[in-house]
Amino acid sequence: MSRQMVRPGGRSARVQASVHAAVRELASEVGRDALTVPLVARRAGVTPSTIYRRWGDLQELLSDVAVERLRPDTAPEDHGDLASDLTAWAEQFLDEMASPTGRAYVRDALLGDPDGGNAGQCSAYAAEQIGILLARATERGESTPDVETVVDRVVAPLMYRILFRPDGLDASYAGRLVAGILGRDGR
Amino acid sequence: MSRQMVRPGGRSARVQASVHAAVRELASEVGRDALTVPLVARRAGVTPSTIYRRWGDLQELLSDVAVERLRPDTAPEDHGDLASDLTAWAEQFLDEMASPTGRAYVRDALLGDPDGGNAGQCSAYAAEQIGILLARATERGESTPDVETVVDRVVAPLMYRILFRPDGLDASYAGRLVAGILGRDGR
DNA sequence: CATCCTAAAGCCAAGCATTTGCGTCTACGG
DNA sequence: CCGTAGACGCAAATGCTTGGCTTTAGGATG
Repeated sequence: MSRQMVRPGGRSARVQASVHAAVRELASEVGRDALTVPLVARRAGVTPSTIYRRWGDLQELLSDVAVERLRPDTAPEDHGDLASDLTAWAEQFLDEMASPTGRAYVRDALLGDPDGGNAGQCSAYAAEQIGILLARATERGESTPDVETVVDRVVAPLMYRILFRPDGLDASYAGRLVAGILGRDGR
Repeated sequence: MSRQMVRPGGRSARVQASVHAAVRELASEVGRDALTVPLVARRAGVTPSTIYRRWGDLQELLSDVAVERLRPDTAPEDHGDLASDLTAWAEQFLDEMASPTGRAYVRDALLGDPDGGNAGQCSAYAAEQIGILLARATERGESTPDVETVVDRVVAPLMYRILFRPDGLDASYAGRLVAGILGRDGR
């Protein structure tokens, strides 16, 4: 799990917020690769040892920030039927994740993550969004595959190619994956 | 691409070999997390600045070593038909990659890989092995899906779950993925 | 409301890792 | 066999990381 299970108010919370903010600001000012713990600490108005103690190292801190930025801020749009919903969602997912900055976030999230909690969180975000789409479809009376199937057939191929083969990805690929799962059956 | 496109003989090659060997030895002696550049350099009989200049940092070096160890050393076994071949291959793949050390290698390969060349190499290894299985099946007269389909439907889900949801993976999951792709059609 | 208790932050210094400039050497090409 | 460019060793300077100890802020208790 993220280390951020601290007391929800008070100084700890302020420190965390200011450190996270410092990371985001500096990342856009000097570039992600130029970040260092002392640099972030200075901007956040905190001593480096505070960061080392709470996060362990720069990678774990970046991982936490990345997960935060990968959290969907809004429920997926409703397009009236499952095929359109899923296609639109997959295209947007690909769009966000395949961009250089998106890939950097995904990599950061995976990277500084000894116990796998942050990566699991990312996966849970996607599963949650898909769950919403499927629930909507069920309410409409459409027959739907289950979440795990959509993860295997849509999310996993997208993420695999984003991570391992960043070339030659476009929106039509996302569309084909969705068509493949809805075309014949739900399996 | 890997930085190892150096002059194929002579001192450069010797340095690379001895550094790679030092990483492997030390990783098994003191553990992967205890590796540092100076430590590796001493064991390799090289100065740290040589490693920094050639590889940039520890992560890129580990990435190179990881890719090397992820290269399949042998063609997949022949079980007589495509279903058995693919199932056996997928189970072995899962077994190797889902182990703690396998996951560490995959993560290292992805991690210290600015240009994506090393990750692409890993993916190419898997595709190559699958290509062999499919070519065999075609020779036997079986009808086969194409490599990209197998990557999407078998490799990607396995890798996605290894990276993002390390829990609850077992050999039967690999089997189900293969069954899903061969069951009805090749799509 | 005053007081205590504890987790978290600050501070400082020692220990390493990383970077960099410069001189030297070794492999490859003529 | 010689010239040259790339790669390595060396060492100094810089900056990151860690551990011990002290201080502070927040929550809990009476």
